[in-house]
Amino acid sequence: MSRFYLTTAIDYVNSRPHLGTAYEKITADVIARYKRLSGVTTRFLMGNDEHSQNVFRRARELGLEPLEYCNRMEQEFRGVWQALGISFDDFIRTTEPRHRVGVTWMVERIATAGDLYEGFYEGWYCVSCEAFKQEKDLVDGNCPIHRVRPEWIRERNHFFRLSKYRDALVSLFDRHPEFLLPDVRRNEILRLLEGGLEDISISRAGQAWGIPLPTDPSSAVYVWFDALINYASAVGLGDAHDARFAEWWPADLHVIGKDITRFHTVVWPAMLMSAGLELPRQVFGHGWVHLGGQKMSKSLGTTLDPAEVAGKFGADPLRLYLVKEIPYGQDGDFTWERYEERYNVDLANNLGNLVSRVAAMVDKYRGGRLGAPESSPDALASKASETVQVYRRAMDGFALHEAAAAAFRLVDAANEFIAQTEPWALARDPAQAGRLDAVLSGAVETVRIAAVLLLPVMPAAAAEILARMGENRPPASLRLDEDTTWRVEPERVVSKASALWPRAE
RNA sequence: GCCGGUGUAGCUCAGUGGUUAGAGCACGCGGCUCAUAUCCGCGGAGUCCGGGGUUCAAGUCCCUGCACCGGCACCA
Repeated sequence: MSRFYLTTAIDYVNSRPHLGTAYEKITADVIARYKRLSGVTTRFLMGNDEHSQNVFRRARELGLEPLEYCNRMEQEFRGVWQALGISFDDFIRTTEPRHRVGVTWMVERIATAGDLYEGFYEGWYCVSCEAFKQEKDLVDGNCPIHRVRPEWIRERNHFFRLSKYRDALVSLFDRHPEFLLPDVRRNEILRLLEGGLEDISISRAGQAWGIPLPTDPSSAVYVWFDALINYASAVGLGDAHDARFAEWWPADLHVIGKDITRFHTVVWPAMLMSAGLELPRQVFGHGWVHLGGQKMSKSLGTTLDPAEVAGKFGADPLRLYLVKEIPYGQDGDFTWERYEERYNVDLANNLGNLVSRVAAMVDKYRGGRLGAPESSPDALASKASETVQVYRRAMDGFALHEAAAAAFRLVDAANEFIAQTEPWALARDPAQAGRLDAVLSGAVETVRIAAVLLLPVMPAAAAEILARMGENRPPASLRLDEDTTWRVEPERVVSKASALWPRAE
C-alpha cells in the first residue's frame, strides 16, 4: 500500500498568516488532496514555530506569557487554515512535549556521533533587539531598528559539524537530481556546496524560551535547528519503537519557500545523516506571491490577509487563482484587478455558467431526470480521457498550474460541444429526443469529470458541482482512476440551483 | 563583485532549430438563446530587448551590449 507524507514549513507566530504563507499551505493542500484522490494513504503535516525570540518579545509586549500568546496564535492560524479548506492531518507546535522529546533525542544522537562541539559564536549583538545582527544588516554600523551601535559579543556555544557532510550532500544531489525541485533551486545549492560548508552554531546561551540543550542545559537549542526536527518529531521521533515513526518516516515531500531551501536541503539532511536516519525523498521550493509587482513585506505593510481575500468570493476562487495563475516553482503576482478578472472568466463565465446551463437544460427538457442515452459523443469522451492524462502527468510533476489549466480546457470543450450540438434546437423536434438525451448526458458527464479533476484545487465547489450532476457518493470516496473514466449512466438526476459564482462587476 | 534568471500582441504569459510565432484578457464583427449580458465562431493587432555570429533554416543555439529580477550560509 503506497503512502505519502508531506509537510509545509512551520510558521513563526509573531503575526497572523499573510497571503504568501497561505499560498504555501494551499499548494501543499492541493498535492495532499491529489494524492488522496489517487488512492494513496496520505499524511499532511503543518504547524507553528514558537521558540523564537521574536515570539517571546511579542508576547511580552502584549503582557502575556509566551505560551499563552502561542495558544492564542494557534487558534488564529487554525482559523485561517480552516477558512481556506486546508486539510492537514496533524498540526505540531514546537512547544509540545512530543517535539521536545524529538529534539532532545536528535541532539543526543548527533552528539554521540561526535558531530557536536563547543566553540565561540561571535557577532554584532544589539541589546535592544536581544539578537545578533549580520554585518550587512547594519546601517552605518548601527542597528537599523534601534539606531544604536551593537556590541561585538563572543558567546560560548555549541556547533554542529556541517562541514563533515559536504561530500555526502554532493553525492546526494548527484544520485537524486529529483531531491530538490525546481531546478533553479538545485543549481543554487550545488554552487553553495562547491564553495564548501562551514560548521554552524546550534545553541544560544542563557535563553529561557526554547528547548534546553541536553548536553548543556544552560543553553537553548537555536530556533531553526529546533524547528527542522518537527517533521520527524510529529511522527514520533525519539522512541525507536514508535510504530508511527516506522510507518511514516522518511517524509516524501517538504513543501517550503525558496528562501529556506538551504536549511532543508543542506542542514536538515546533514542532521539526519549524523543521527543515522533516512532522508526526506524530495523538497520543493516554491516562489513568492508578489502584490502588484511588489514583494510582500511585513515591515513595509505590503501584506495581504488571505482571510480578507477569501472573504470576497470564497476560498475556492482564491485557491484556483493561486494554483492556476502562478507556475508552481516560480514567483507570481496578485492584484485585485487580475483576481477579479480570473474570477469572472474562469468561474462566473465558464465553469459556473456551464453548470447553470447544463442543469437548466436537463431541468427544462427532461424534468431534471436523464434516461440512458442511446449513444455517447465520442469526440467529447476522448477529449475527457486525454485531459485526464495531461492532468495526471502535470500533477505528478508538481506542475499544479498546468493540471488546473487542463481541467479548464475540458470546461471549454463542454461549452463548445453545447454550442455545436444546440440542444435547444433538438428539444423543439420530438424526432430528436434520443439525440437530445445523448447530448445532455454527454454534457453532464463532461462536467462531472471536470469536477473530479478540480476536487484537489476547489474542494467545496467541486463537491457542490458533483452533487448537482447527480453524484451521490461523498467526494472523499471518489478515486481518480475509476471516477474520471467516461460513464454511460442508466439514469442521472441533475439539480438546478442558484449561480455558483455570480459575475463581479 | 561573482553566479543565475527574465525580456514575445495594449495587458498577463505559452512557445521541442523547421509552413504564415500562439493562448487568455482587452478591442472589433458575426452567430446562438440553454445559461450568470453568459456561450460559440471570425478578425485586427508583434522590430520575438539591441547588435554580431553558427546553420539550408534562429523567438529557440553561441558571443556581446542594455534593462529588470533573484541567489551569494545562522533571514522559516
